[in-house]
Amino acid sequence: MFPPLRVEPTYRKLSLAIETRILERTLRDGEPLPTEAELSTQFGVHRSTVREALRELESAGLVTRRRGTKRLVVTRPGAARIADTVGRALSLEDVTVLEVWESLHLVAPAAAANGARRRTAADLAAIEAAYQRFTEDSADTTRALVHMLAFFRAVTRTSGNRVLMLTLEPLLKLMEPTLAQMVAGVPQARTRITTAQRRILEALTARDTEAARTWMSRYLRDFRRGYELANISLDQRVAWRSSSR
Amino acid sequence: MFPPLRVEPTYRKLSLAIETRILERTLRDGEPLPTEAELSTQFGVHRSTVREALRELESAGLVTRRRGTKRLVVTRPGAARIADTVGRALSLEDVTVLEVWESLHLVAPAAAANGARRRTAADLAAIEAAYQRFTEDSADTTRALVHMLAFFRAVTRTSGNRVLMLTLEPLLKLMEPTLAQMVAGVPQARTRITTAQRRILEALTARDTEAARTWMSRYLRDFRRGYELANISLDQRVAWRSSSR
DNA sequence: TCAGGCGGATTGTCGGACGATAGCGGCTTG
DNA sequence: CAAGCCGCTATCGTCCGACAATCCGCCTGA
Repeated sequence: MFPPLRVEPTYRKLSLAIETRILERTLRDGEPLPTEAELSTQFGVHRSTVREALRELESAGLVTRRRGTKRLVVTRPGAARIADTVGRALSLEDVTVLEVWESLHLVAPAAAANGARRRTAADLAAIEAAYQRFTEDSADTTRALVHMLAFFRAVTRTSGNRVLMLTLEPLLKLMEPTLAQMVAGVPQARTRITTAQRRILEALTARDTEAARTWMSRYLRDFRRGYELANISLDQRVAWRSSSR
Repeated sequence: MFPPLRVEPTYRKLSLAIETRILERTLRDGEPLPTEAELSTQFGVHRSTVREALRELESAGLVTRRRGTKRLVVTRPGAARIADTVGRALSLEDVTVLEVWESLHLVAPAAAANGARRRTAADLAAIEAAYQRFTEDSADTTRALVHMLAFFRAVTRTSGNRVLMLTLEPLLKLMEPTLAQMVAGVPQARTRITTAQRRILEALTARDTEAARTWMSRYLRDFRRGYELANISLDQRVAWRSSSR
């Protein structure tokens, strides 16, 4: 009995070959890819085939085209790209708002606690900036949301853990629509958010691990309470609109 | 001043159109995609263009080809696909083993605690099966690893939170190589793993939230200790080999 | 030295072709 | 009548070649 041998089509072999070069840093971040014609002669395949391989890499976020430019350059798939992929997957799994909230409630307080230990002055400045922007510019729901998310990101960044940041991003994106609904529908939400954010900021400033954890946790619990007040069901599936990018 | 208008190439418009259909469930999981020729006439574009769009969707995991089959079928990007994407990204970010361990140490105990509340008999059976397999078949490091990861997945599944499962997967994949090194290099590792797994299982059986959290936490701390014993640096970057798929 | 213009290089899309093979239906055989 | 074999056709994988749009770099002139 022989194992079923897989014959990968050429375009996949190609994209894999290039991907490998990127992962092993032979092709480095920011470097331009060879032109299609060049790849085509180097690999000895037709340009159409090369282009199919390039589409795979492009979709994976390993190569991108800078705005208004022609050449593809090697890139690392950033948080936005990951959020896109994960968000789409979760949405297709019919994941509920509750599940996302739970995960956020699990990650963010721990990240804050971690951050209370490691935070630098620069971290604090970033958080404070986000906090300030929220207090000053939260009349418009959309903008308020932007600043809220920025606050989350800034706090998570203090943990110095990029895995957490990458993990957080899709959760925030998925919460965004219902969160906006909540902020728009609950009059006292803004005040409570401001308070919680200030407390978190203070805890981080004081390097108070437990306070940071507690206040972040309360902050998130407040979201949940706001959902109830605004009559938003936690059992609804998360929404996802494919970003054009 | 006008906003810089971006003209998306046809292949992107195409893939976006199809993606939208999939996300809105007009095209459902398992359904075969129309043939390339059909798409080509429906959209009024050349087949090459269609194929480029299909490569994007394929790379995103939204369509796949079942082994030895011709037609593409609509699929949901599963945990493996996500793990692949996230793992690649994290590896390119030069994320360290420490960061991954930290994240795991943050997610898994909470998942276990959650699971202690919700676990069903079937959940327990699955965990026990993984536990059994580890005790009986851990001589070979590779197989031991498989069973360890299965244990993690089974425990996380009890939380009933698919976001956690999706989050966990890349972390496990990234830990795997160093974990294997550790298990192979530390003689007493297997015993300690067995003990911890049994304690976790017991805690879940007893619906003891705190015990589940604690033991999972200890379990993971033990990993870290094992790393030290085996002289594995936590500051090394995680490895990633692109899976062929 | 810098602005502007010109030509070549590169991408996006197209028309078409052809071999390989998966899938299907019909035919044969027990 | 069921099961298995066989050949046809549809569909995919890859290729050839072409052409317009446009980005980029170079060259020229003020």
